[in-house]
Amino acid sequence: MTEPREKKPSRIQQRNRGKILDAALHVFSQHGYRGATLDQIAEAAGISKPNILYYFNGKEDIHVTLLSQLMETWLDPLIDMNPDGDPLTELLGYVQRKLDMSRDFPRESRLFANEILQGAPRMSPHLEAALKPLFEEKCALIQTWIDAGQLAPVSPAHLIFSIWATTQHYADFDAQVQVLLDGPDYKGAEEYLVRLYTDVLAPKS
Amino acid sequence: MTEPREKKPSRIQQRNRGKILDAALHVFSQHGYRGATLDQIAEAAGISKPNILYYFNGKEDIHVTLLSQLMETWLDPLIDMNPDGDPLTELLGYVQRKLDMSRDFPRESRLFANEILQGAPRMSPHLEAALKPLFEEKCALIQTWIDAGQLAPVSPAHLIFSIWATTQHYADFDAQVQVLLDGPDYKGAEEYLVRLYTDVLAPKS
DNA sequence: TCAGAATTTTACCATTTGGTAAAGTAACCC
DNA sequence: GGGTTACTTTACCAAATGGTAAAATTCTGA
Repeated sequence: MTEPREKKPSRIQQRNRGKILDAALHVFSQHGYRGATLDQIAEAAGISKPNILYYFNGKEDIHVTLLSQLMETWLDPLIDMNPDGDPLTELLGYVQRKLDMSRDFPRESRLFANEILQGAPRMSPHLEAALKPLFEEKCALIQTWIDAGQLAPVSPAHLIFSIWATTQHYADFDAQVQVLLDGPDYKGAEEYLVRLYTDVLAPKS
Repeated sequence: MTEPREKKPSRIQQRNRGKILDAALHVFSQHGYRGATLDQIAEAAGISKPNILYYFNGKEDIHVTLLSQLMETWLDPLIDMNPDGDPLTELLGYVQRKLDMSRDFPRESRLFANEILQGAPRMSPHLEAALKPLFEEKCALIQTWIDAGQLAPVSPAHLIFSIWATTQHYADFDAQVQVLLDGPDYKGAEEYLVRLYTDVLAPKS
């Protein structure tokens, strides 16, 4: 066994693996998988390259570990959408949580965006296995709300896409937003998005 | 002068530069700047690597050329928004043109997304010089429409962001959309987005 | 305290990558 | 046709990159 993490990870293991993953998140989210180098990650983590390879089986192993961890964080806000709550409140809450994540975890958002942009080569299994069932479940839920007349009739799938797009935009396209607004404006974004989704979702007459 | 394109480009020049740029668009849009290699571009173009370096000064030169060309294409739909037209019609037309571009030029969209995602290192001058003035002009235009009571009062800047985000999503996150919808659905996207922006922009009472 | 396990460092290596020099081939113009 | 210019190929190279072997060091529990 050259694998040090078969059994219980020691204190040192946890600390160093954590440092490496944090550094890798930083580098991968900025340059994408192929653009990131182990040397960059090593320097950002303050750990030598061979030492990094003591904790992970290789570059890809680090990336995959990161993506797996990310998937959970990523799905949480959607999972939290409560079937028994008020539909409009639940959807606006989801928008709010996604926007908060863009503000608080922009690196995670960009890591994800990078992976999807490049065709999700290391993530499509996860998308199929974890995201898709949840997506379909929530689409069905939204459809029942629509059928019950509690929401205006719009395509649940495209509604979710637009929520993802509009909220993640502030993390993924931050460089552009910075240039155009001379700084971030999450307050303005929140106000606008609440308005946008309230208007389209409120049932008409 | 080792630069062959100082004067009028010959037929061969135009053809080969075109082939190289097309191949480079393909590769850069898929892997990002640092993830793309000259060998990949050479193979995709059907031109040997040294020959590519006869036409361009280096990898960065190709990338910059591509981004400059792209900027024009990219701004066109926004430029076409007519101050003298009907506000809602103009904005919905803009949404439509952007969505068409996502469908017809997904590689261009992803090239742009890659560059912004990585902090726009080679593009922020262009953003400042070309995009920002246009953005501010159109924000002002939308504001006059709002002030005239022809549109509901929403932040013009965030409105434009959301139009970008929702339309480009279908090109940039295509891999995800494919998984979740089992194929593209530009028809559904169009219908949804028209609805979304009609509802938020129509002046109330 | 001390043997064995866990961790870290040093010294490498093979491949890939952006790029160049120079010789060869094709095109053009008189 | 021949000289000049434009283009293409061949043969390289230095640096960067992912990864390894093995020695050296630090930790840990009996």
